[in-house]
Amino acid sequence: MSDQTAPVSLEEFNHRLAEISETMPKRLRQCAEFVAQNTDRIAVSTVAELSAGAGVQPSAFMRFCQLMGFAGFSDMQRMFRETYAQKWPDYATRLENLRATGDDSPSALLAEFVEAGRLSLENLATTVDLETLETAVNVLAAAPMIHVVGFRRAFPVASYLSYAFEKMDIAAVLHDGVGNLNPRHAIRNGDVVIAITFAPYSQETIDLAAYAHAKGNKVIAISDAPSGPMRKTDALMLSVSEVDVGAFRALSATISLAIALAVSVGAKRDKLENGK
Amino acid sequence: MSDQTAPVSLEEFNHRLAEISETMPKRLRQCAEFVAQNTDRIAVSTVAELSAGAGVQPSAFMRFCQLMGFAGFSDMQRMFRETYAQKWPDYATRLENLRATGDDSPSALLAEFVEAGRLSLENLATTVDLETLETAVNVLAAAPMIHVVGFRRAFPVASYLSYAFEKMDIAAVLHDGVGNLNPRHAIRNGDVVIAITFAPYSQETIDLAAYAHAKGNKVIAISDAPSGPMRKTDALMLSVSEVDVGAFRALSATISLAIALAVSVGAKRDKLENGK
DNA sequence: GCACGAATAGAATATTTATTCCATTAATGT
DNA sequence: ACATTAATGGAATAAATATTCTATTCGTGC
Repeated sequence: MSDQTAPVSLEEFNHRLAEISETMPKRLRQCAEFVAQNTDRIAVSTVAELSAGAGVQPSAFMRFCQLMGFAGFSDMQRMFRETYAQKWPDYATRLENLRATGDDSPSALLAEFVEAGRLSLENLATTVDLETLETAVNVLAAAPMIHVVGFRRAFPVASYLSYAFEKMDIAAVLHDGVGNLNPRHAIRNGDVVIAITFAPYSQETIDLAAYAHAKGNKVIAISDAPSGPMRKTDALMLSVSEVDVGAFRALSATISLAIALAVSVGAKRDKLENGK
Repeated sequence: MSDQTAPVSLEEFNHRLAEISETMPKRLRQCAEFVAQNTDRIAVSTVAELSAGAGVQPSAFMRFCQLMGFAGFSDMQRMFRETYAQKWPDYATRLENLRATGDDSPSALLAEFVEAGRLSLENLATTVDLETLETAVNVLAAAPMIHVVGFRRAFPVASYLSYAFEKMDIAAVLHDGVGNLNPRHAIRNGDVVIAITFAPYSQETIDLAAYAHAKGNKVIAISDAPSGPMRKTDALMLSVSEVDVGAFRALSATISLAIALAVSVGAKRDKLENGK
């Protein structure tokens, strides 16, 4: 059997995994991928659980372990159990450790952003206007084309929305301002605009929303306060408040809202099509 | 049998342990003491190992588990394994239920994304490699120019990083692929590349990273598994695993890591300048 | 010192979990 | 298209591990 010396550390393990996963047959590669993504579970799971997670038979997982250079699963698991102790502390403890390392050290900052993100998410869950969200989904599901606009801080959200729509084969355009071409005339009857902007609100976004509104198109706004300048465009307003860390925000809540919106639209469209 | 409700969290467990260990007979107290000191080993050890560690017979350890309110050792171990694994297995079944009941209402989906985001953030806090993060910050703080690249799902992260750098007056270029211009020759000596990519890894990102590496530039990778294709570029690897909701991810953890990285670099630069 | 109940050790058993084996299927080269 | 080899799935087997049971020991009150 391939008794290359078995990896004895996580680094060696990962290295070897990367090295050979290229040349593995299908099922074995499934194992490799699942393991790469769930390395932490190896220490506490059974072959049955892991192989199920990877979508293969236990025997396939077994062969994977051997290809990695171990005698079998137990042998591989032993390695992970030995290095387990360090990763053990739970979230609360770990966060404290991160914070304790000094004020503007990277880890302290990360801790802040993680905590801010969690708070923002909790806040989102309790404050979001479900009725508006539902309406927005219906409107978007019926739209022949969706236009997404958002600049500066809102741009990542806009681009992720566009990515999600594309992945679900939904017609959507990202108005990204490249070359200042401003293709506003691409907005046709019935199209819907998703405008994303936060204080200080960027003029281009407001302008596009206003333009669409004037033409009689529906506008959905994602913003940080229900009373922003989007008010005038009569938009369906989805407001999200993010917790700041200094001058920056982590966008966790906004992106979560956006992706939930997109996936809901996809689900709704499926339903409409199958219903016909 | 003593069927007090079994502890379901670490806090409850510790509480109960403190409560009853006073009144235990000798051997059982040995168990209690050993467990208090080695709580982290419970998830990855056998009764035989633990009882040997405590200096008692397996059957004694068994009785200890029952006194703690569990049905047996396996039952107790399950609790520890679950809290360690971040309840991710739990989460997978929950998603299946969601799909089974056909509940893809916007509010249910949003709730899922919020929950997934929270889990991802917690996971980030407990798994991030602080040493690598610190090194990455130092490398970036010293770079004359930072190149950021990331496509498709990684693009929102890349663009947010660029936004943050710009806001802090740090020289950075976003390689966004507009017009397929591919300005790889803008990478000069000493410049650093931040490459962001997730499975399925996009070739353009890998290529740019490889190009930079070949030229002798340092590469920092943000990816979803420590073994991806970036391994070959000798990159400083920051790996983040996000919890999926169906085929989508909320990016909460990745964006949080990215922004923490950017702000840390900004802080470090300030310090360097003022130090002069 | 004796009787009684609680506590314990150790072996016996039940259960779970890993591992191997082989028939079947897919891939590869001729 | 055929032969040959590699890969796979699933059931059978082996090993490890948890759990229970019982005889024995230990401690306590009388």
